[in-house]
Amino acid sequence: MSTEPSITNYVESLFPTFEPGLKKVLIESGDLKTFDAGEMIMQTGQNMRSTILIVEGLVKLYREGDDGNEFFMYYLQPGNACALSMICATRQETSQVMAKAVEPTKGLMIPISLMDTLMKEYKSWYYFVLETYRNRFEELLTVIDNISFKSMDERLEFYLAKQHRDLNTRKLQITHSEIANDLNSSREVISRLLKKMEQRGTLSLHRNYISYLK
Amino acid sequence: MSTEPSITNYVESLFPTFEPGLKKVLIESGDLKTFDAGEMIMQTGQNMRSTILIVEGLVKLYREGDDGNEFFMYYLQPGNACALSMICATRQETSQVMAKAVEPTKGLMIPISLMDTLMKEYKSWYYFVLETYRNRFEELLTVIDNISFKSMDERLEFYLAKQHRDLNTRKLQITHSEIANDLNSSREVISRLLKKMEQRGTLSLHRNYISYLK
DNA sequence: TTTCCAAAGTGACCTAAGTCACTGTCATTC
DNA sequence: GAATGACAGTGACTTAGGTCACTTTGGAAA
Repeated sequence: MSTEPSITNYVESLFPTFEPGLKKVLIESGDLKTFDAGEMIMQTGQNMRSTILIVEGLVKLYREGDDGNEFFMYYLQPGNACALSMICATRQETSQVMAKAVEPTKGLMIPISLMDTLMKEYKSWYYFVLETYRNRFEELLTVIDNISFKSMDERLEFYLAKQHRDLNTRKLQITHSEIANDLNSSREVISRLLKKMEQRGTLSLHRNYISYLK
Repeated sequence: MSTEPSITNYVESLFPTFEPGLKKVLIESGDLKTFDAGEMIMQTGQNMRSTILIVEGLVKLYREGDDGNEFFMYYLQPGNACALSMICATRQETSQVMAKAVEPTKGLMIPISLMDTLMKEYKSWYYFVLETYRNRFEELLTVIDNISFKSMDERLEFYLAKQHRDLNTRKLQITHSEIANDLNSSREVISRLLKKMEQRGTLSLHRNYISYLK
C-alpha cells in the first residue's frame, strides 16, 4: 500500500492556481476528514460549520422530496468545493440538499471562521468561490432545462452521458432502479427506455451494469 | 409629477446595511439605467459588462427552451441584485437566462471593473453577494422541487401563491395563457385547473385577472 | 447443487396532462 | 351598433409515463 498523500500534496496538486499564501493557510488550518462509501456528508436541515473541498472520492448531491424521493443533481469530484457548504457555512444557515459519498471520500474541511479573511486576502480564493457558484448554478439550470423541457428518454440519455463523462468510464455500474431513483421515475419505465436505446445501438445491457457505446 | 429619486436616495433606502464607503463608491460609479415594461435586460448568450442592482420596478427571470418556450424562475425586485449578472460579469461569461422588465424598471449598473475591489474592501458587499447567490440558489432548488416532485395543480397553486406574495396583491392581472407559458404547460390545462380551484373556493376567475382568496 | 434473492423483463392497465377543434364572451374601435 | 380579436370554456382524443402483478434470470451463499 502506498503512502497516504498529505494535505500539502492534495492542495498542491488539486489547487495549483491558488496563491502560495492561500495554500499555506489551507494546509495549516484545513482538516482532512474521511467518509466511507455511502456515508452522508451533508443532510437537509444540517448546520454546516465548515466549507468542504473534496480531495478524493466522489460525492453525490441530491434533493430529497417530501416523501423521501431522491432527485439527483450533480457530482462533486476532487478539486471541487461544495458551493452549498460555502453558503451555509458563511451565512450560518442550514443546508437544503443531501450530499452522500458514493466512493470512499476525503474532504478538506475549512473552518467557517476563515472564510472572511480568505475572501478578503486572496483573490484566487474569491475567484474560486465565484467559479464554484457559477458552475453549480449552471448545473442547476441544466437540471431545470431537462426536467421542464425534455421527455424521459432524452433525460435518460443525458443522464447516461453525464455518468459516462463524470465517472469517466463506459461501464456504468448502476442498476435500473438506481437510475429511476435519480431521475425520479420508476424502474419499469427506465428498463423499457433502456431496451429501446439498446435496440438503437446506443448501449448494451448487462446484469448490474450498462455498456455505454455512443 | 414628483422629483426623480437620485442614485443617492436609492442606495440609502434600499441598501442601508452597506458600509458608508461602499455606498459612496456605488453612488459615484453606478450608472442609473431605465428599462421600459417588456424590455429585455439580459438575454441568453449576452455578455454582461456590469452587475445590476434593481432599484425600481420588477424583473422576471426565466429560462428559454430550445423551441422558444419560456420557463419562469423568479422575480427580482428593488434591493435585489441579479446573481447571474454578477457571475457572468465577474467571469466574463455569457448569460444562460433571460431577464425581462415586466414593469418600467430602473437598475443601478455597476461596472465589472469594480467587482474585485468592492469584494476585497467591503465586507458588507461580499456578504450581499453571497446572500444574493444563496437566495437565488434556493429559489432554483424550490423550482426543481416543484417540477420534479409536484403535479400541475400543486405547481399552479404554488405559482399563484408566489405571485400573490411577490407582487403583493390579491388581484393577479395575468391571463391563463401567460400562466401556461410560465409553467411550460398549455392554456387549456391551466383553465381547467383554475376552474377546479375556483370550485374549491381558492380563487375567483374574471376576465384578465384572478382574485386570489386563500 | 440447490436455494435464494436482487435485478430485470413484460403485458395490462390507469391517469395526468397535452392537443385539437371548436364555441362563447367581453371590450375596443371603426 | 357591427365587427374584430383577445381571452376563456369545453368535449373528444392521444400519449407518456406511472402502477400492478406477475415471470425470468443470473450469481452468490448455503
